[in-house]
Amino acid sequence: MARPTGRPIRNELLDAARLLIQTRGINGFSYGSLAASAGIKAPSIHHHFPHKDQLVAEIAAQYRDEFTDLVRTIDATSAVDRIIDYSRLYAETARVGRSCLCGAIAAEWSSVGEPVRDVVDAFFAEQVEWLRNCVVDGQRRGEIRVEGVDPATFARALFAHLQGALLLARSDDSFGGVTSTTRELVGHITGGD
Amino acid sequence: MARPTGRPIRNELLDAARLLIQTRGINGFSYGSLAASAGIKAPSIHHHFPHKDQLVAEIAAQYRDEFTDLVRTIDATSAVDRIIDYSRLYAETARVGRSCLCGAIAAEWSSVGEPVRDVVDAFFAEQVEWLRNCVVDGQRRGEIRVEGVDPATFARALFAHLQGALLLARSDDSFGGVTSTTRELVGHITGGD
DNA sequence: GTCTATACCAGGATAGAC
DNA sequence: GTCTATCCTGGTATAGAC
Repeated sequence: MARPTGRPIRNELLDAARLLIQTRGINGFSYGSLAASAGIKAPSIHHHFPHKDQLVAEIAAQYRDEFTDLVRTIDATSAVDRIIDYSRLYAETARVGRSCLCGAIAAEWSSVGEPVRDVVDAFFAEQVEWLRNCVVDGQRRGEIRVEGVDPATFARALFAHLQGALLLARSDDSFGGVTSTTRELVGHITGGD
Repeated sequence: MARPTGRPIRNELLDAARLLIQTRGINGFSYGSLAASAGIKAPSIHHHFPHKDQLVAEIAAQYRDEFTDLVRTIDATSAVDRIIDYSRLYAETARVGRSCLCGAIAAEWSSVGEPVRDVVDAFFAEQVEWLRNCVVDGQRRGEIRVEGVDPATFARALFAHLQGALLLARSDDSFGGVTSTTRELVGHITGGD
């Protein structure tokens, strides 16, 4: 593949490697395959990223930052709408045939080192916490029932559901309906007590 | 590792390989690692399973059969109780530090051949269908609301949630609470219309 | 910053002795 | 049915020329 000019090759490599991990998994991508996508020879990659695990750690950190920025753009007033908008981020990921980068890493947990694991752990915790805050806010606003709804547990269930949906979308295209299943789950906790 | 006598080495290999896949992933296990767990040399495995993909296909088929048998033992009268009991199968899997075999394969979809994919596809479809039947039955029995609950969508959401929970359990032990999140989701669709 | 050449190891697979 | 020896391939990594 030809290499577009004007853009640091380092960023090019980070993006190409991320795509490979999100489509083939941690062990399914190699310096060889990355070299092929980036239009460079495999040993040249070592000049930018001496060790594979450093490359993966940097990709994970960048993914976490960029996803956080994406989530920050969600500005609906309604808490329920914010949750639906959040699910759209996953629907879009599934639509373009990618998995969640951190989900992919979690699936091959034993293949990564501590630095990578720490980033993924933090990412998961942040996402669940963001969802929990949505639920709490929805309860405060009267959109979501207070009785019978535990914000922390429901947030974990929602997040697990999104991760699972992305996992299943790999084998079943029809699972792209992440937003519809999210609506199904959230629809049942709305309304007054 | 020493090899217990009296049991066909073939079954021994199938079990050891399944454990390896469920803990290290498809690409994380090799004939070498399997040989080490089974107390045999790597080339000897080829006598029982000439090609790795055949071995994986057989493991997947066996897993599907055994899981189906397990699900068949769920005999609670209440549909909600059956769903909770079903979630316990996943909770137990997480507890012993394993992932769902088919979930692990889905995560490394590009690393397996068509025969394996067909088995995993069938497994997922069967499980979602089983859950859907539970929801429909619950509605018929008056346990689960009819209005606003789409059995197919809710079943897919439930199943995705279970798969996601198992995925997340790999990085976060506290995610073992698969049953509590299942209760949280199912609790909101119960009661009359 | 990228290349060629190369070292080294691991994985899957086969041949043939025992 | 299991072993040793061996082949081939691919993956990570380094050295050193350009």
